[in-house]
Amino acid sequence: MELKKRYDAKESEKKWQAYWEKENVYKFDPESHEEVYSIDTPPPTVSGKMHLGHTFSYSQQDFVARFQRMLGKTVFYPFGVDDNGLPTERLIEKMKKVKGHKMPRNEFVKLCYNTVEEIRDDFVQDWKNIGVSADFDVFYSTINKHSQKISQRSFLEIYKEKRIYRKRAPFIWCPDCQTAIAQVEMKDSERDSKLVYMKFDTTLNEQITIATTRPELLPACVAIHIHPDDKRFKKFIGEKAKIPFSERKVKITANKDVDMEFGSGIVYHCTFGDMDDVKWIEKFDIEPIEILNKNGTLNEFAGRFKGLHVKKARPEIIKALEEEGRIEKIEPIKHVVNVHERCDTDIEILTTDQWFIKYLDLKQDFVKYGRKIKWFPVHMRARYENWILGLKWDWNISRQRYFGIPIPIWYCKKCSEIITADEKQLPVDPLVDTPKTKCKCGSKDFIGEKDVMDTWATSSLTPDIAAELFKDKKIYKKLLPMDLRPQAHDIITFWLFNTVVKSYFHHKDIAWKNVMISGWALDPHGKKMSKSKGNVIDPNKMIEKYSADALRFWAAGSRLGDDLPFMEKDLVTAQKFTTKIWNASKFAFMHLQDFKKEKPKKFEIMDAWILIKLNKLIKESTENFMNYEYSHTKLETEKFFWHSFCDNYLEITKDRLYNSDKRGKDPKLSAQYGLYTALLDIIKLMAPITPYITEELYQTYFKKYEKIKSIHISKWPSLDLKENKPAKDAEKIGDFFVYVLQHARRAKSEKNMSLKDPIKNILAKGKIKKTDFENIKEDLLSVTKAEKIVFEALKEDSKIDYEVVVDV
RNA sequence: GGGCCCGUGGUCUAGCCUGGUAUGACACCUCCCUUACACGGAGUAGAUCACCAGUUCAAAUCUGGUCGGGCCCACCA
Repeated sequence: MELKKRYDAKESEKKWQAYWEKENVYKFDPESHEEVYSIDTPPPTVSGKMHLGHTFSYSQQDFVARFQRMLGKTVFYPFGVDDNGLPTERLIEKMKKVKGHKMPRNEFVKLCYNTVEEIRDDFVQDWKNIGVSADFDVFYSTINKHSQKISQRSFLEIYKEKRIYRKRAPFIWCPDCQTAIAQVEMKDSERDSKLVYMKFDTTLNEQITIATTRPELLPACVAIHIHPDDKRFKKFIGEKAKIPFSERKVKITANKDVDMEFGSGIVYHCTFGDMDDVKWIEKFDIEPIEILNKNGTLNEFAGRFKGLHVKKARPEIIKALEEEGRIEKIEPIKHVVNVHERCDTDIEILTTDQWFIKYLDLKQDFVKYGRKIKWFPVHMRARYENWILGLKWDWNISRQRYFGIPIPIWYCKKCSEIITADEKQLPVDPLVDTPKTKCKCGSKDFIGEKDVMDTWATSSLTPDIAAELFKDKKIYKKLLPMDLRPQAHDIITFWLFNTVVKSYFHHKDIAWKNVMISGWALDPHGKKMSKSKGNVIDPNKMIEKYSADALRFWAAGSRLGDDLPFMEKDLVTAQKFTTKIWNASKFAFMHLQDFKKEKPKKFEIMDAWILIKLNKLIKESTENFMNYEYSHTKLETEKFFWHSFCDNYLEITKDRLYNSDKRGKDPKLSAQYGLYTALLDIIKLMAPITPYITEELYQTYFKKYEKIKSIHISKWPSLDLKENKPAKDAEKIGDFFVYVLQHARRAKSEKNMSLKDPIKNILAKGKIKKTDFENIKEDLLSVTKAEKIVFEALKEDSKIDYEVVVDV
């Protein structure tokens, strides 16, 4: 029952983590009759180790989960890992030093499966270490059979609604990963480049100059565009231009999309340099030239440049143009290009067969759904809507990769008919399995679809994947729509939006009632953390050096949605907090050894005072937590604990606790009651933030009275002050007390005296009754060490509330 | 170019919705080893709340604008 001199976080955190697991403290009970609070936990991408951004946002969501649990709700808090698709392939390739496309497909896929299994436990352990209170037995992986089945079923359902189509079309392509990617998977990257001014011959016997950053696409030039209002070049419209190094001539057309200010003011239209080129193909009904191979090399349309990678072809073509005297000038420029966010490779546009979900016509519905969800913080919804309104392409869900969930489709060898898998045979691998029926044409020969689905096509189903771990429909219904989707703001456009889309198709309902969006952990200068900048902080090292509680305490320091710079000194502050609460508890437990949780007949004023302040804190904290404002709870509880409770209240009660022979049993009991209640409630308020030390303190002393096996399933504090009957005006009287105490301390400090030194006299004036003063006089004398206190009551209409003169 | 967020003592931050000159931490300075804690305590100093204008008796707080920083999206062929 006694606490050790110092708190040992390392030992304690290990101990309670094991205890929670053994005692099933966070186990989801599907049979419970309590209200359910279901959480759509983000499955972290399996990528080796947890990073500080994870620590930050998972801590924040865990605050909420723990709070809801303490409200008495049955919390559904599953845990999954996202180990599906391209990011996993990249990880395995790096770990095992292999290349997916250089191995037999099934061997690579097997290697991925095995490796993912192998590293999973270690990976998940990081989340356990920071105290995430998920039920780790309610577990899924986005590549396991369960997820495959649901993901393929989703594909088939949407296919049946005629919202999935296959089309050969120009689309965003990553030549390094050799797969199509989605609009959302691109990011910007600034590159040094050259703006090359090339001279073309025309049918007007006059040359025109075209500026481009992509001269290597010259052989795929299909038209020249000039703004119809451009006086300089208007005369060329309707004429033709000759493509250098070939006999081909292309039309010069009028196009209002042309920016007359840029470059030479004339655009050469290649297939395909960017998405405008795709648009113009349709607009002007032009036949494209597909010049690129899937690996980014030029094909036979490039003539003498055939076989060169675009990067190599660029200088070669410039050189050749120079030799023909066709270069007017070359300007070095910086410009922004789209790259694949997974590998930083410049994207290309290639014409390939792809599967799409048709949803552009549903934009308004998605906006509507977004408005049915409660957003915390509310401004994050604007990002969601902004993204939807900017969408230009249907959702490309096929990837030309290996380790992913197969598209459950076959093609008839004879008549090319598309055969879908039967729901009963899911999950299915069309490269191994065959359809259950024969084709309409009678053929039994099929070719399985090689493409796999985009990872987001599966991770957008996490509410279903998690809920369907329970086969019972009744339970399933209790869980959906979920109460909460917690996540960081960077994937609003990916994961959040895609989940809304899937929920729209499958449930015609929102996926969750609330979303909470976390910010990012930044470096001390407010910059993003990234490996290339070398400013990455390893959370495990910080846990080792401080504690998981300290990291969580830090994570509770920013408002939901705000980014937070990481400064190690904040962990020092956090550690100070744990030390302080440890020491305060040491004091409290010492004086509570003979306490029987009895209420005193009458509360001393200062005990009533702390309870009233505590009650205000609890009310405020509960309200804030309801609105996901955990940072307020943390801030206010910390202040209350440190200043009201430790600096003042503990000092004030000492005389009654230590000297009960002199002061009497009841005044001591009153102090004990205040001490017990305030400390227990403080650790309960902090339990969601710092689960380990609060559990240690609870288990050491409070458990034997409270009878609940863990603080984390104990009831969130609520104080009934009426029942406790504090004296009228106790708050006002107590505030006066503290004011006098402050003055006494100040006077001593100014005279360089020790706080234990006695002082001669205090003259205290205040707007309280003489009889009330008599009730606090003894406490006040003992805590100030004053020999005498003279009190004068101030009139109610007096301009000042208090006045104190200290005579040392 | 479009959308959103932010701008408070040296640093980080509370307060802003629901107007009455400001919270706490770190750092600094002075003092105090007092029976929970020196991994502590007491105290001093330090902010015209980015700028301008408006509303108001009164603005960090509301309205409009300016400047600066950040994020997301679009985009230069």
